[in-house]
Amino acid sequence: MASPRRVGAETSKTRDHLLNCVERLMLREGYAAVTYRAVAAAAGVTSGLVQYYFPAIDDLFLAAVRRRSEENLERLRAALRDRPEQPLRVLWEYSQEESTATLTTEFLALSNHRKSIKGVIAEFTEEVRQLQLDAVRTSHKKPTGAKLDELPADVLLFVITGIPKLLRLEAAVGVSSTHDDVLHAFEQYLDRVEPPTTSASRGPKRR
Amino acid sequence: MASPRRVGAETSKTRDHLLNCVERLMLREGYAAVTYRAVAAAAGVTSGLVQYYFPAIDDLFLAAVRRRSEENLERLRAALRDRPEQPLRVLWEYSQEESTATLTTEFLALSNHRKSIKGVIAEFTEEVRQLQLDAVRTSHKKPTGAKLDELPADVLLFVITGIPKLLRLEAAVGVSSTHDDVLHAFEQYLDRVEPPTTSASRGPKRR
DNA sequence: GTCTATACGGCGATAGAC
DNA sequence: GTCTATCGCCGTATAGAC
Repeated sequence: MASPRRVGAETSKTRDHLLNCVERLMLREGYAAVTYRAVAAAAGVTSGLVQYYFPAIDDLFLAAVRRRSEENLERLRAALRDRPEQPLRVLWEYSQEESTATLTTEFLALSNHRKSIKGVIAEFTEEVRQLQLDAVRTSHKKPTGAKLDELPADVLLFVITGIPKLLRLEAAVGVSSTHDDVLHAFEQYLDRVEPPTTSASRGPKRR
Repeated sequence: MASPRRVGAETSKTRDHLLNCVERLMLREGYAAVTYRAVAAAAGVTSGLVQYYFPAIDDLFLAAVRRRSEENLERLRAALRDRPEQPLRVLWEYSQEESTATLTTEFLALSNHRKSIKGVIAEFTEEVRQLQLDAVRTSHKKPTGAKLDELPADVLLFVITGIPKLLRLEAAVGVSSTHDDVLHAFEQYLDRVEPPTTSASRGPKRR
């Protein structure tokens, strides 16, 4: 019953190197540019070797999605741990980050009609959502009278993480009108609800 | 200087038929399934004929995007004209519609790394935005004390049209947690700001 | 366990026959 | 206006060398 096809070990150093090349290719030229031959050329190996580690092209994408998703999840966990008093600000910034966004968008597009990838994306999206929900709910007890404040915690979460994603999506196709106003409005809200603590105990990350 | 390549007339009935088949294919199987051979098979012609009307595959996608975008724009104009007293509700519903959403998402994914399509999408997105901005600005004079009401008109617009798009995007990958709450919250807001006029002069569209 | 070589059919694209 | 032939690249499969 078992297929005789042999597959490279997941611990292989070569395998990891290949995945790095895949990410670089996707960022620079999009997922459509990720072919066995292109990855092989970028990594300096033969295309047969790429197939040895990833028998089907979907296996390659799947491995890339999983690796990146796990890293994102861990980064989110760390950020929430580091700044427990500013969960909204953490989520706002997390949803704006490059690695969270560009690759995620690319993966999303990819998953549009590739069922295997769809499932993994959904799984991690739900996990992130639950983690974020917990963070928002524990901090959502103290209304400050600000505009968005009366929204239920899960709705506020959806908005505060969704808007940055939309901004990025539009920016990716070259649309930018009203973006400045949107950014400014939400940052004002964050300033009111979670003051940046400019002088006090801990300094906020400067850019 | 001119290319000697011959291309079918834009008024051709065959051409229009081909575009219909392209849309059906995209909706059912995604843009990746749109190949010369697949379109030809669906339309009952040879693949060479498809290439006669659309020399490059991007020409095919471009024509499909343009046709659909123009139709969407016209539908939005009509809806704003028909219900000038409920612009937010019109935009909310417009952003939820199937034809506005599924195909748009597909086109967006497509445009991710196909420059020619990117430009057209951006152009139409901006045009829609301006149209919507005008509609919201004229109606945004009467604050009702509702949560989102103090937001600047363009920010409110971004949120009210963006949230439905995000919901669809997530739904497409199988994520649905908190969606009900989000929908409910925004519909409550709309009810407050633009009452459905259940009894009065004109009946709201029932579903 | 790693990796190479080779073959197959489907793809976008082009040139040109009918 | 319609269609064929052909090209090079793609994903995939397999057999086998180190």
